[in-house]
Amino acid sequence: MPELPEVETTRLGLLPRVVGRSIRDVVVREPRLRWPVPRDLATRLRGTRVSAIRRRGKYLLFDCGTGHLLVHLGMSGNLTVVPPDRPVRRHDHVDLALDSGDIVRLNDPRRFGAVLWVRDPAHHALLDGLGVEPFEEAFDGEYLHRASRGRRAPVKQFLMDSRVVTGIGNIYANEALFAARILPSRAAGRIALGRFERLAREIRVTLERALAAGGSTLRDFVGSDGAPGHFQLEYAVYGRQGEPCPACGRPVSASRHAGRSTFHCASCQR
DNA sequence: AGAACCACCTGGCAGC
DNA sequence: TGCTGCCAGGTGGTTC
Repeated sequence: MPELPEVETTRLGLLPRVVGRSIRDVVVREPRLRWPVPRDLATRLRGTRVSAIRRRGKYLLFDCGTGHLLVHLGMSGNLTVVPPDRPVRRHDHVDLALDSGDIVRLNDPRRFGAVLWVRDPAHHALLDGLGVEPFEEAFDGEYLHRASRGRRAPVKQFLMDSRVVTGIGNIYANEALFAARILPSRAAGRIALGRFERLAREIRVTLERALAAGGSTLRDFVGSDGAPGHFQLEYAVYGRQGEPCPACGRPVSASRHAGRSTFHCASCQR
């Protein structure tokens, strides 16, 4: 589910309801997420005030007193703000009860998500190997060009490598490569600077458009207010095999790379 | 160092 | 209708 636009949509929705609030209680119904939810999470969080919610790649960091609550939504996670009387549903694994009465609730059917306590985000194994943010100044065609030299893997895999650039998953890699007219299977190390400059621009444009649409909802993503995104209606190629390419009208091709579905227009992308 | 593959989970859907 | 197999937005770990 969630790539950068979905995680950011979640973050922006949480901000007004959560920042400045104190955590009154924590309920962990199912600790078996990607890693076990720490047993002492409630002890750590109870009584602390959330001073900020930040995003690093696809991770959310709630700044709380002496440390940080780290949340990853995995493939199927949602964080929503619900009223205290909202009935608990299947896969509602973790609740943060706020002093406002609101509950921040994590629902994650596949349990690939994570809820962890992080003392020092600058020196945390999950965070310190991450590459640049797509909206940072350091992210540009020159950066991609430099980072890709010597890489023979397909450029699509290169874009999805979080040590290179964070936040781009399978959907937005496919869409940005179409927008930049680059073949997903092309070896990353064999792409010229000029094409990477266009790609860097198209990545930003694609992510911004998705963010403006509240992200993509294929099955189960909802923002913090429970509303789905609608960027899936604007896909040029993702999931559209056999349908006409929006640029040239020829059918969109489907293939697989590194176990992930890949979509491209054989006529527009080189 | 880089790349290929597996693992972790549930649920929805196509096909029989 | 039910069963089986396959697929899905991620990513750390292992192996070559």
